[in-house]
Amino acid sequence: MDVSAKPKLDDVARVAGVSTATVSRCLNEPAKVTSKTRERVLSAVEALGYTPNFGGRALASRKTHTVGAVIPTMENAIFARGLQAFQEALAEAGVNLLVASSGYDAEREAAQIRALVGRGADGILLIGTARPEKTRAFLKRFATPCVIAWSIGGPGDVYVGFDNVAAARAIAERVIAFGHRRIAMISGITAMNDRAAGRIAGVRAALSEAGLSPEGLVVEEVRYAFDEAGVALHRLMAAPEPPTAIICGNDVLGVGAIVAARRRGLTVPCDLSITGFDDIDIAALVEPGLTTVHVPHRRMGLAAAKALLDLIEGQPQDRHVSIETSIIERGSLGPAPRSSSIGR
Amino acid sequence: MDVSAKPKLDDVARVAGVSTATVSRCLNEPAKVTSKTRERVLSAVEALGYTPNFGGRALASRKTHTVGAVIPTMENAIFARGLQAFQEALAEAGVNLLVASSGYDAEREAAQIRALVGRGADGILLIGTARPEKTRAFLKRFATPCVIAWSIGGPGDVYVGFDNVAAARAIAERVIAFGHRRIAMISGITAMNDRAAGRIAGVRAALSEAGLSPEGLVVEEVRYAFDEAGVALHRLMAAPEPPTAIICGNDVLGVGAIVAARRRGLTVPCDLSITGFDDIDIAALVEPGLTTVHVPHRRMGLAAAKALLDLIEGQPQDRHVSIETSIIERGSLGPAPRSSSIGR
DNA sequence: AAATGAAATGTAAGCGCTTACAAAAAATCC
DNA sequence: GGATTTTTTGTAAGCGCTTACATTTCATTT
Repeated sequence: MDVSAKPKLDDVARVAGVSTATVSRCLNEPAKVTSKTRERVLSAVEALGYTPNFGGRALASRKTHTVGAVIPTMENAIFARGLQAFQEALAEAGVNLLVASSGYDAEREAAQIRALVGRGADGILLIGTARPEKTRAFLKRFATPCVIAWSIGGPGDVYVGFDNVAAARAIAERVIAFGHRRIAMISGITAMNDRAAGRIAGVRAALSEAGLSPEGLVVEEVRYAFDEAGVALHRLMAAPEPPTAIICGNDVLGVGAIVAARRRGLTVPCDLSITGFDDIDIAALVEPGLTTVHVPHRRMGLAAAKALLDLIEGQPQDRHVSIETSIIERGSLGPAPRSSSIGR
Repeated sequence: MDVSAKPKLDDVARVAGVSTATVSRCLNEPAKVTSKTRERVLSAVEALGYTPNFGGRALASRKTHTVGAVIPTMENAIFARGLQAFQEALAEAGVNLLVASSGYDAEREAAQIRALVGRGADGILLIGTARPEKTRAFLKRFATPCVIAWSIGGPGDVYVGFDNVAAARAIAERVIAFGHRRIAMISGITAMNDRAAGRIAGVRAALSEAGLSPEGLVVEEVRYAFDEAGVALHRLMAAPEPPTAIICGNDVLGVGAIVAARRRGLTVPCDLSITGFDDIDIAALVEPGLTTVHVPHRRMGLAAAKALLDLIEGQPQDRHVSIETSIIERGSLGPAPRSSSIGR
């Protein structure tokens, strides 16, 4: 026997002295096989170091026990915690996870979805709702089970998310309550990102409600990166009437802004208040701690996994899961300074 | 035509009025097909929304255009940058990446490797060298192309890594040069982690070389998490003769230690010096900046991808790539305090 | 002990694709 | 123009596995 060749089902069958069907059953539905033959087969499997070939199995059974997730980016920790929980819950159910990233690009997202479907993903996790009709149509056409996370989806969608508008509005209200009137935003890029857009809308809504002009809100759109936040902060503070509070679209931007403010000689929150969104690890590590919106990413990831698995099984379920967020006060948000001459 | 069913190669062939072989060639080796028929085929593909079935393809071609990576953890950023680069380089070559995590557990690593091989991964990336003989044997037996990263492997291995011992020794020498004599370490858990073990060995070597007792080095082994570093720091500083410098096994521990020190009322580096390892994002964000070993993760990831792809193609290549590290001074390492009464 | 039914096992037909080989068509040469 | 080479396309045999169905085995009943 050629030891270097991968053993196949046939080989196992021959060694165990049974048919291929029996070996297959032994591996997939052990109950349908006598304990005696099962033993023989399993020891043959062990002896040969047999590992079933995924392609063959997928082809024959039309099941891959694999789901895919297309996330915008792996570059920072935004999606890490939620995805980790998602993966853990899937693993529990014996399902594998394939992760792909789109770079916030609609074409790439579509391509990745196609690839995942081609790989036979039994279901797919997508982030947010912003995608072209074409992509939606593709998903619908092949009836691919699909769960949307991180956002509240439409009535036709299955989603496990949170209300970005309401959460942003809540933290903006908090900022306003601290007496801030000149408020600016450092946001993620809103193209193909409904979360970023929703958070801006939420802040505008809070301003409007407080009798402040929502159009007056200066928004810097940048990539989610520490240094980009710094550049944006410098631009904002160079204005003739710089803001006294900056609401950041997420914690990467928030932490970047805090660091940049400090390097600019500003004291947070005395001179300038800064808030974030997500409550990832580093929000608690910077000095001062970042006041932010806590998103229970793990809970969301677990719920998303459950929803997707149920959907694949065709079981009845909650098609709409809304996750509550909360505000964590850490110190980067404080009262508006009396004099507003800073930065002039 | 049933629109809900996934179109197959046959369907495309029928619509385009050619044979299945032509369609297949069109997709895989477009050069071998007239531009005229290629056009016809591609428009049929487009019209049907055809996506090749991965299982079928893998089965027939015995190639999956997929490689796997088993990394110890996805929970923190340690492997993120390198893996991202690895993935990008693979994508360039049209190869997909499957990521699995082992949680620093030998059994889980072995299981993940088997799963990846079963899925037909054309090759595998592993982190470090610490694994049982059984796992090695499995890899060797099925001649799975395999590259080791993050460490210097054995002569029989193909690796793209750096010398953890030398790098740790270098930064320890730097610490000693600053006058520190009471030095402690907060290390990752060394079981199944040759990088962590190597870094301790490097520090011991530097101590020894400087005429200090390597056995005297107090090492706290903890998981790579911010708060674990804090707990370890408190334990270290509670000793009758607390260290004046703490060398941390990586930046997660280093940053955690800086934050914990600050919360303990210690000024870094005046009261206590702290160093890290890796040079990830947050090392530059904490106050003071973390003095650390810079590891060119991206370069390592790219080189690892190249090595693995070459290995899969069977091309001659560098089997041993050694990546140079350097020390980045940021401020968390300073001269040893004159009086050493701190913490007593 | 023969008849009956249930449980265990075997047989063989694909799953959707690639690819060696054969056949046909087009391009080149004398 | 026919012979030869080159390029393009088609035919058909698997790749390794699952599973419907057929067959065998074995326990149970009469």
